[in-house]
Amino acid sequence: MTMSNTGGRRRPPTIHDVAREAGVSRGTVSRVLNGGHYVSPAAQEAVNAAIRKTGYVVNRHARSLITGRSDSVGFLLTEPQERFFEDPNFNVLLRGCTQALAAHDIPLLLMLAGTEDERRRIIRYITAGHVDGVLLVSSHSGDPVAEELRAAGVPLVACGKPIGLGSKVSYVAADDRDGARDMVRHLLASGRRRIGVVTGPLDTPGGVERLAGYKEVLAEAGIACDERLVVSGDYSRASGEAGAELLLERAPDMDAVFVASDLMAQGVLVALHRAGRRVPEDVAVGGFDDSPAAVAASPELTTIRQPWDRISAEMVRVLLAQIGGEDPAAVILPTELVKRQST
Amino acid sequence: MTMSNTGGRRRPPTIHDVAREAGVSRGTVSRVLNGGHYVSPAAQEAVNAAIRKTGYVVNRHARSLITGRSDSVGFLLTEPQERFFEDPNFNVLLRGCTQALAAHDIPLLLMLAGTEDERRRIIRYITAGHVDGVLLVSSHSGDPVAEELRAAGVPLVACGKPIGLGSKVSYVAADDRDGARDMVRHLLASGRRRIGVVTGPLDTPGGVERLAGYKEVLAEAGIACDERLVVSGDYSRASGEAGAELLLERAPDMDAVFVASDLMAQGVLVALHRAGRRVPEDVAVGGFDDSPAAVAASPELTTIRQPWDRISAEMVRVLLAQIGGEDPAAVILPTELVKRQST
DNA sequence: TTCTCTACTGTGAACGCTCACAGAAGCATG
DNA sequence: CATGCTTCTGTGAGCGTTCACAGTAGAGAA
Repeated sequence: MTMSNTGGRRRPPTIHDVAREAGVSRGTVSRVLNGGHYVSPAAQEAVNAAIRKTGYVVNRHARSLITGRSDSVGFLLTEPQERFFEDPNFNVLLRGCTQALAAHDIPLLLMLAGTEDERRRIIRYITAGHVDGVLLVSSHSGDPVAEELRAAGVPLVACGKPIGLGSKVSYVAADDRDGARDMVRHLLASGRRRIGVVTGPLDTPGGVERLAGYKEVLAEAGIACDERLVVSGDYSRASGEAGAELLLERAPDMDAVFVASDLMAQGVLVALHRAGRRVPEDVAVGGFDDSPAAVAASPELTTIRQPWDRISAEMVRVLLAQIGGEDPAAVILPTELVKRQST
Repeated sequence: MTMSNTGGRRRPPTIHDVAREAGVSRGTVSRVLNGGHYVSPAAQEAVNAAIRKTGYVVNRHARSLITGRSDSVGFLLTEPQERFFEDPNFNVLLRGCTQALAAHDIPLLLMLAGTEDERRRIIRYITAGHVDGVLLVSSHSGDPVAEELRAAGVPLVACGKPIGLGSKVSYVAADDRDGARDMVRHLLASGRRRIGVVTGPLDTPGGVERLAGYKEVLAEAGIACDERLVVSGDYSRASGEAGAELLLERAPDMDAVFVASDLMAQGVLVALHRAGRRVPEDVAVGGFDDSPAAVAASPELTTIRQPWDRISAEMVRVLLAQIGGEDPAAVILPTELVKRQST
């Protein structure tokens, strides 16, 4: 392990230096660097030894200049970032993507498009080819960014189904509808019949799908959907609290609530407590996400776990496939019911 | 605004295309791109028009190849990432840095060095010159990464003072000691005399400094430091709970606790509640961080706000200055006491 | 005039890499 | 023996930019 670059910033070794050291040509070194096809075992080994000896690291700029690839991908966050950065799921997602990419030696560029200006700048940056593909995270759909990038032919994978783009753009999502079904079935199984719901924003796939699952199971069970039992929130704790108050007012006989996020469920617990209802004795509460909020709540929340680790891994897999030339794909991953104290 | 690149992935325009369009040479276009010195107003304008017309965006790889700069910086996270990603402060930091860099049109590369392997790979990546500088976030000090990067001559700014590296490496930190002083003075001012402390890990600057501030103020007030009133935690909620139990056992007459993080303070509240102590009547509790946990707690926590938005902005400023050739610098930013219900 | 200085412009040569191509072996097939 | 095929290797060209240098033109001074 002789790092010949001892002290004093010297010019880093190039492919020439390695070639000379190994007694071969640039071409052979390049071939070793790119998979080692059509290289004799002897040359292969000589080159590897020379790389170790010189401490050579490929200059990605030079490589990118000729290949046209950048060997990096963007992680793009659109719309109000506060929400994302407070969302524990988002953190798992970001970490998971970074690690999955690191396994392929691909750096992740974090991009925040909060304002319209930033949005334009970033679109420009991306379409100029500075990244090979984009992992897109935007809660609200109808996001113009997805469409712009798709139109520009940039490989793209969204987290959650982007409403309105059909199958033109890849996405990876948890099976929100099925998760909602599981939860509502679970509530029915424990004998509840007056089940309320606090939905997420209805312009998000999660909001729509989870409500759909709720309605399906009620229909399946032959229970008419009572619109007084349906209120909408915005995933915030406060909106959960307000939602529960509204539900209690409109349907005091409610014996369970399915809440579309754990954070909102925390708010629901507060409102129920204030109204003197015991959880789960009087009213059962089911959350969604299995976030830290679920175990921080008292009683601890029964909730639906979304497979965020798998989601990030799949997003990266699908994106790399697409960069490699494959067609867009949609991946739906199963959720899991986590039973705790609130039901 | 005629984007001539309508439909079908065509070769993006180069500096040549712009030059031809503007009727000038490559050199002139390049000069316009890099500040516009020694360019006639007429040429300046012709080039700008040509850039707009062609939709030209500079190829950063080609530029980097010759300048040796990469015009990007790394945001490096070492050690267990779970902690960081759950830490709301960290999120603010990451967001702030990304935005501050975006203002300079510099992308941020997120790098996670969890395992030893990752650490080596990332060091290699960085020292190969793939980023111009590094924003380092590592809680525990004695982190070998900082020293390695410093030795390799990589511009570096740490978040929080890296113990053991003296003034060799730049850092930006909140004035932990002064924040602790403020809090303890505040507790004294409300008449408390038996003030306990739950410190952070004592191999972190935050842990050490906040304890030092506590001791200073007690000494200043002529109160002997009672070692039974000092326990250490690891910034987790559980360790706060355990810490408070230990304090109550060793010093039942304690009338206040200064806790080195809000999360630990939440644990302290739980333990005090269980022991039947009222907050703040029997025991006052002061936290640190002003994280969301502070307002989520009941009673809401009096705490010390760290200026995370300024910290990120300063980290970026110092790093860019250092990349520009300036010497390392240390920046200490003031904290602020936020009074709520727990004191 | 002649010279110098400043403001501006164009050109060749890199930067470090990959790609296409040409060629040299080695071996089997006609 | 020629011909083909496969495996391996070296070489020139070029990716899109900046940089250093060599100019050119015009203004002012000697």
